[in-house]
Amino acid sequence: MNALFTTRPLYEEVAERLRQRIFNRDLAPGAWVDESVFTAELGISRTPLREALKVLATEGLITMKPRRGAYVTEVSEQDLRDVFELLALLESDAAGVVASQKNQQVLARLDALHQQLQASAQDREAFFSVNEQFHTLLLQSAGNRWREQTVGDLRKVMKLNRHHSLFKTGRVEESLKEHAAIMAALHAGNANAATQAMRHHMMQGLEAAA
Amino acid sequence: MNALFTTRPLYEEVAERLRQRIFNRDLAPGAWVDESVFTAELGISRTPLREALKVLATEGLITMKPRRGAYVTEVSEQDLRDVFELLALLESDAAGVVASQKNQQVLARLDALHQQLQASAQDREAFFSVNEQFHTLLLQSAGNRWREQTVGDLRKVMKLNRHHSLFKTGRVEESLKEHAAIMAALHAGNANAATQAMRHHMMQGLEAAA
DNA sequence: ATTTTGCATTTTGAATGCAAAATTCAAAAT
DNA sequence: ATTTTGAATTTTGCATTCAAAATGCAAAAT
Repeated sequence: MNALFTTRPLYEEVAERLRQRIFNRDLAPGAWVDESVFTAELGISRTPLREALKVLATEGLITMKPRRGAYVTEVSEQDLRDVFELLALLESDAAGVVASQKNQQVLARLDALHQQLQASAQDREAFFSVNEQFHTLLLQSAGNRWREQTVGDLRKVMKLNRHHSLFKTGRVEESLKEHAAIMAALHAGNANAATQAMRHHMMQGLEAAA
Repeated sequence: MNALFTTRPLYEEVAERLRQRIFNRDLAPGAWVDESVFTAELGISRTPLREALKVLATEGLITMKPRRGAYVTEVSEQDLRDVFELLALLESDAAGVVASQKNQQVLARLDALHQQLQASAQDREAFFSVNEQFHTLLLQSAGNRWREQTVGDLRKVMKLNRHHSLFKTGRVEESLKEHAAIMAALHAGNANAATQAMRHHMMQGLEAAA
């Protein structure tokens, strides 16, 4: 039944599948994770499932109530704003770091993605994807694996309510301009400008507070 | 053996004890966590221990090698600097937030701790403790539970290498002055000044890069 | 009719057992 | 002497089993 070269531990596989189902809203926030249902569904025993649940709990995706079971974390709009605030802080700072580095190879790769972004202005899917690649590459280039880990975890929490009315839509044009401003600051090696440009970019994507 | 009303799940208890042993260097970085040894020592079975290990792994304290077992994470000096950089960023920003709030109750409590800090300038232990309380209260006052969680996790990683080679010592006088500057900015409601003062304070505590 | 009490069922928490993979160590071959 | 191979041991990964706690429901008492 299993793949022959199952290089990954089973609990990681299970954790990943649970993440997917949570992000797809197949498991809605507040939903109870019935152990017996999932073990039957995945054809595994409870042990790896419970290990996976504990991993997801420390990631913030699952809330465990002692003797009551595991529930998909419910995040309030305030939670989302709080998380986004941290993401903006961390990514803005990362932009400043990359600007200081003045690494031409990195800048070239960011330029390439920036151009791809412009090219895919019509295709919403592609735009989203390339945009994410851009942010990810910038983050990686800042060279702080702890920041990458932190941002990764926070993004997972954001994903819990992606379809929420927290983000503006249809601002492709503005977004491209903001990206251009970021690239300009990076090329100029101006850390402060890059930080500000990224902060501005991220904050623009957010709807005004309720 | 166990307390009669053991309200906490066992794996949490185990996780906490492992954290203590790691922070006490009883378990040195790189050390292998022999499951059978610990289950025997704690008088428990492998299941809760393994669950605890997975929690610690996502916290960054334990590194799990598939089919090889669990090891206490080894952090390089660069890792520590990276983590500290994030802590400085997050706590500085928190100071800015608190300054904007202009919450007199919070400021009064911070003032009280600041005075306690001055009073315990001779007692190294007390100074350390009060200083930590100050930073913790400031963080809580910023009112972003995700930041608290993140800072908490990062601080755990910092604790992995308590050998103070990274930090300057015997700068109680300077530290007090910096704290005073932070308080002044907070009282002035000047977010930018508070952020800068906190950043300066934290960076001063760090030795120059190798 | 409503509340309370006790039993049955469900579900979580922990322990044990079993199989597969990795390490170790010794013996044999080059 | 060095390397290689293979069996024995150790250790991890997962499944199963057992125990304890919580929930739900029904019956009895007020």
